[in-house]
Amino acid sequence: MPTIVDKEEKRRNIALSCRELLLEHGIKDLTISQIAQVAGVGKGTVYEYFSNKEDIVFEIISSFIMEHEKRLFEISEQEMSTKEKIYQFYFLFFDDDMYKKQLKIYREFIAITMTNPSKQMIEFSIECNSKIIAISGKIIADAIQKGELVEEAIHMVQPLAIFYTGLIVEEQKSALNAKEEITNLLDTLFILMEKKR
Amino acid sequence: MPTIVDKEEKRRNIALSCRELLLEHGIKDLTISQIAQVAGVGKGTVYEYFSNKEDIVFEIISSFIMEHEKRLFEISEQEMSTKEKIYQFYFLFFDDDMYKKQLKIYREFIAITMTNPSKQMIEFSIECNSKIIAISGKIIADAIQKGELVEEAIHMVQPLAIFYTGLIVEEQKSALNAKEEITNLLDTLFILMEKKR
Amino acid sequence: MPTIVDKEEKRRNIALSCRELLLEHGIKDLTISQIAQVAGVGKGTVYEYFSNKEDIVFEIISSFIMEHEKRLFEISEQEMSTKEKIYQFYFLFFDDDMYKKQLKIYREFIAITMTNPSKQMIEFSIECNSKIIAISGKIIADAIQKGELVEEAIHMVQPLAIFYTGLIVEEQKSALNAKEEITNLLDTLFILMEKKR
Amino acid sequence: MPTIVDKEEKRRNIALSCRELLLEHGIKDLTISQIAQVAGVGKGTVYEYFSNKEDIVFEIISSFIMEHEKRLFEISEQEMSTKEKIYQFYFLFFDDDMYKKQLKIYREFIAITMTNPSKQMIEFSIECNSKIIAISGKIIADAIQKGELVEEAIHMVQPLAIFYTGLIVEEQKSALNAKEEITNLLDTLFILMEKKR
DNA sequence: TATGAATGAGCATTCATTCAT
DNA sequence: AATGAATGAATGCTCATTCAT
Repeated sequence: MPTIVDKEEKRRNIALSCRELLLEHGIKDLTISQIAQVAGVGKGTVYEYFSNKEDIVFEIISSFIMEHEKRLFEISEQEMSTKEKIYQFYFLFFDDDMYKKQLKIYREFIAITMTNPSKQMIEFSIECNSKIIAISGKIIADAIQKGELVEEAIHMVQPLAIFYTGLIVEEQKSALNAKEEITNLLDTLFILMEKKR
Repeated sequence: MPTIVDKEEKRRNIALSCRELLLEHGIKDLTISQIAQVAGVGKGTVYEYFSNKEDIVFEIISSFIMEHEKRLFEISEQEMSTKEKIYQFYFLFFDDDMYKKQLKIYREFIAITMTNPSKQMIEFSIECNSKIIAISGKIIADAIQKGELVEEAIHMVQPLAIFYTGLIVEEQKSALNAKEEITNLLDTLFILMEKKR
Repeated sequence: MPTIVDKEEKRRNIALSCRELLLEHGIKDLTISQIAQVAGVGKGTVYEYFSNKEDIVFEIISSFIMEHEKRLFEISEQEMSTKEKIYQFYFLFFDDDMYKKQLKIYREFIAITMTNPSKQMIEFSIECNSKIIAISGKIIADAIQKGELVEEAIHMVQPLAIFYTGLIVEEQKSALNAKEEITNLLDTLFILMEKKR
Repeated sequence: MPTIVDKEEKRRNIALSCRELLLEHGIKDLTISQIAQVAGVGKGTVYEYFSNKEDIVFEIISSFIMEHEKRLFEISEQEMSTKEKIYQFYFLFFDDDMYKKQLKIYREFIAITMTNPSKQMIEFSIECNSKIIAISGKIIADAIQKGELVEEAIHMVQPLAIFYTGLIVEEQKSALNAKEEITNLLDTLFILMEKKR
């Protein structure tokens, strides 16, 4: 009786075993050969579980995003002021050194999506964004309900997400400091958006 | 004695003759051979006036940026309400079909800068941004002085530029409509920033 | 499971199939395309077995050297007078028309090593020399032991090898005849080195 | 009345002004543009005085050789033992740090001659050698006449020149020390060649 | 006599993907 | 199910030399 392997699990295992590899080499310099070697399988086998290189890179980045999302959610659930939550929310990617490498990969992913926009990539990218928007939207909506922010604040959720993308892109140029920019924007917005009582 | 050519002018001419070529092929698929052919010179001649492929691509994109900047400046000088100016300012790149192709090239340029951040590229990129910020900053500053906007509005100039970058990146995904996003953001900001009298 | 090939053997086969090609074109004008075509494989395949062009050229030259070395060794083992052996030993490369082409390639190799001295090349070059020295050293040592040559003769082994290199370089200028020069040197040395009884 | 320039003199001046340039860059990386610039003339002008790049490089190397030759001649004329003279003669190129750079250029010249043996180059190369042989021949001949060396010694002059070329080639590999090799060879030869009285 | 603008040939190398076994 | 051997397209850049002025 042949060993029945759980396709889904093996797929995940291969991807997981290559997280560090991706962080080290970046997307472009990651080769299928390396992946196969680190995962301890043949190159052909990789293609049994992933349709192409993009596919496996997605899987790995996806695992980063999921982690990130989880942390973001935790922030949104913590006991702290709305203001505090929002600052922490947007700081997360830039504050924690641990995420610096992941951000670098994510930035590379954005760049690739910009020049080779496969349907697959775009969908994945949209999905990532939606999650960010959902969580930050929740925080803002709560604040509005509590009467801490004016109702118009809800319209800032999507712009903030777009700003966030812009920040990821521009931050690399070192002409600006991400955390300062976030602070500047949020400080200003709070002055404008806080409900006068 | 040989004819002395105006190096600066010939450089510009070669670049100008390749604008369409760049718009058609994009940065990556533009070859030096094509450039030389279209410019009507030898490949070696191209390298007399440009140090490498990047250099000539910069020059062409630069000519796009300068035009764009000029249009932006014209908008800032027009006789119209501050609000109108700002909307037109941010619409420009997305409103006019003529700029769609240029935007595509600029997006590709951003993507390349993200993955191969040569000093040259980054500086060029920062310079482009500065110009946008300078002009939009002027519009906002005027509005504040006229008492149309609250003083905090000036802190929104840089965030708006970053938002703009984000918009250029995200717009391509077709999950959002750039003009709608701009409208949404500006509408909301104006409600928040307009001085109550 | 795919066919497992003997990497070492295939490597040798590719190199062997290109011996004539190298002799015809020389190192500089040998292209990877030609190699792949003559070897009957794709260009990429060549790079599966060799890390770069240098690598394959080494392999081929190495095969020439090994042959040469073998012949030299045979000479050293033959039944003939020490004098005869030594003359034949140094004549070999210049005497046999068959080796003319190989010498030309080897000369080109030396020239390349002189201007682009990669560690790899230098080591290979040193190794080649060592072999020559080992064999000729053996012949001389035997002659000394038999009392045919004075003891000082052993110190001539290394100088003779250096002289040999010089001869390979100078011979090409056609201002001198390699065999005559060898005869001249050896004749003189034998007069000086032969043990007076 | 137009300025009559001494063609020969201007030619020499251009060459002389580029000695340092050649020592710094080496033959291959020396460009006509650099030469023209350093000499303070136009590129076309360089070709008025030299037929090609080889030609000017010859001229410069020639000036090095002439200097070297002069030093060698001085050694041959000095008041010292024949033995001493010969050691100094062969040491000169390797002993003096000042000549290290020149030797490097000369080595490069040899390498180029080996792969692109233009008639011009070969002739020049032969000429260089002749000079060395003439001077060393003189020293040896004198010694023979004085009865210091056996008559056969005269046959070692040409071999020594070839050995010298070999040494220049091999020395670079750093597998041997030029001065040690010279000492070894000369020591041995003197034992063999000195006239027993 | 002096000049400098114009030229153009030529080649190594990588790696995702396939498919025969 | 697993594998790994084979593949091949595609492009920037240099610099000696010429010759019109």
